[in-house]
Amino acid sequence: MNIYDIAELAGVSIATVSRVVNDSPRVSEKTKMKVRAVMEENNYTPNVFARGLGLDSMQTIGIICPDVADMYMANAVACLEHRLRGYGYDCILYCSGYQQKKKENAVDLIMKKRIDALVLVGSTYADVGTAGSGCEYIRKASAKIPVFLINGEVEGDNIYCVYSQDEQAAYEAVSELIASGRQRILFLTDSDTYSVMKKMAGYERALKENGLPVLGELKLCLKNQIQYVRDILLSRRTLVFDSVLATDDGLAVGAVKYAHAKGLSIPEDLAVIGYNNSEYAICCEPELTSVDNTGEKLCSMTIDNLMKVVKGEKIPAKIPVECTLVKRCTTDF
Amino acid sequence: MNIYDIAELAGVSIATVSRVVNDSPRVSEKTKMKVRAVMEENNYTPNVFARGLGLDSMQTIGIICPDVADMYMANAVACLEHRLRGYGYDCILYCSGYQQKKKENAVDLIMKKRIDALVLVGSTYADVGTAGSGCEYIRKASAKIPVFLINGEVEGDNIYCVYSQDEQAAYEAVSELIASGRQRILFLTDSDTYSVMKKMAGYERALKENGLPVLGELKLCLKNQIQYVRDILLSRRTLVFDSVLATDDGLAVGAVKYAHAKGLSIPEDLAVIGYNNSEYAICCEPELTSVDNTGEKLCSMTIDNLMKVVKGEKIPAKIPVECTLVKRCTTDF
DNA sequence: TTGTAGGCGTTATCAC
DNA sequence: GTGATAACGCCTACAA
Repeated sequence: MNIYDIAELAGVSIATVSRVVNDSPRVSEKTKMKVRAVMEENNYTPNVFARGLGLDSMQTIGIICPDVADMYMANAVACLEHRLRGYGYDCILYCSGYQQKKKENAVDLIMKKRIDALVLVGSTYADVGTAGSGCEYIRKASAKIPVFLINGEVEGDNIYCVYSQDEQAAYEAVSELIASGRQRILFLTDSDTYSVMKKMAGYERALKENGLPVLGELKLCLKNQIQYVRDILLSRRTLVFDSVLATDDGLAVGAVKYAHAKGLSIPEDLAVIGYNNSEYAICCEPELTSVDNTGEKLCSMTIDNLMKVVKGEKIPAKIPVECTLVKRCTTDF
Repeated sequence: MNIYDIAELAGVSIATVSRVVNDSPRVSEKTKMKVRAVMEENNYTPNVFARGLGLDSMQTIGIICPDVADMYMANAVACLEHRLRGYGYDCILYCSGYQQKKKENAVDLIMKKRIDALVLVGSTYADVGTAGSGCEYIRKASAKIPVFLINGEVEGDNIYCVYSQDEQAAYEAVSELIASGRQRILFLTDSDTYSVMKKMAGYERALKENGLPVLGELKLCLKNQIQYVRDILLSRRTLVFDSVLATDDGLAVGAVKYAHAKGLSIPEDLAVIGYNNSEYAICCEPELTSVDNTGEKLCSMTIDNLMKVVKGEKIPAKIPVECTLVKRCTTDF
């Protein structure tokens, strides 16, 4: 059932049917009704491929993230998808993994689908951080369509970034730890992405401003797996620390488990701060104090901006968003 | 840059270019090389809309789930997406929510994109369970393209279901509880979907076979939110139970938190079994015994079958998959 | 092995 | 207000 069939059944031309489909004002109410009736009857749906061919758009946005199974990304994708629907857009999802080659491949492949814009979720898509991160593939994509980074930062025309102020958030978290008497604060992470660099910078700034030394032994980069973190901490018998700032809630839970295993009480003997304010934080016993990087806000802002750009409006290329520290039971301030 | 441009630059006809693009054997190696060189030089990419129009396919699969922010679905979507990529397919994601109207709308909208097949994730897409669940919208979709349900079950032509054997899994879990001396087993759930019905049936069968009564007071349906579950259980002061079978790990964690709050020791005073073997299970303290419903297996089987159907092969309409009980620290068997 | 021409189902630009 | 008709870019018989 195509536009010709409808036209014939309704006794009009395909041009008129097309106008009705697109709700053009240049059609009389009478014929509009008539055509609509025929369309209903035959439950006609315009062919999106043909329409795409003509308009060079299928109202589709590409979303790439390293891994949707990750809770943070899953939340982000859920939020993005929901908001895009609100604007009548569909989304194509691509999980790229974290390797440079795979990320490039992902962008390459998704671009072939002639999406209207591209959203990249996560700080793995950033100019700095991980060693040797070329972001040319992102700039290349931005030559064709607008690219939006969530929690990433890449310089370039037609590239727009919304990111949380991780430096400041880490600074404030560590400052509170110090103010409550902590001296040896373990910085626990699982990668060296852009956002981790920012968190570390905030951590160091707080130490320095309070006259505390920045010690290499108090920075640990581990695989993000609860038992693994616990076991590694248990095995580092000479490592002394009275508190932890983790760059992810999963790592923080590992630290909490370590405390349990070692018989330390929380927060008295060990204070722990996580990051992302995920469901881990509430699942954890005791419940985890965690930095909320307002993922939903980042996502909804991004989509709102995306729609503006698609409509030709101008928006700022970089928008930092504040984090908030959600205090629960693993800290005593 | 379209097929005509390439043809002209390479000094051949568009038909030849098309053949090269599709790697047809009916082209000489020489011209193949020549055309490929020109394509590379101009980094030509065939227009997927035009191709879609001709072939009536854009190699795209639709995935609908109620909510990707849910860990179980996020894992499923990650797995589906990954496997689809392996076959060269893209996927469009739609989060439908749990309401009937929204689910119908989701299927309607995604069908307009002329996807090659539809995958529905979650037992909310099932014929039975939730009251008044009409599944006509699913059968309607299956008239046009094959539909694949993961953990759902709907009768109909061109509908294929892969689901975990929840009745059996619940039966076995409860049997083990009983064998280890538990008498009052709380069935904790958050909905009345098809999979919950199956789990409850297994729970009841185990009770009956062991001569224990099926008590309404020992079936609780609560909002799936850890603190909420804990608080409700704390408030039910007259409710006596020595163990819990939860239909989701989140609920189980709530039960564990309840035990902590009440000073009960786990598993001595209270044994707890969760469901899905999610990250909650490992995050929980003590770590949660949980039924693993092998989500990844369901997903990869589904996609493998999907590809077979797309290629015209026959596959069974219903495939049950066994669950396994992962024993950890909240049970003493 | 290669080229020609028609079709896929729209949208848009003209006339009327 | 409505109707022809030419794009849009590709695939694929059918011819050569």
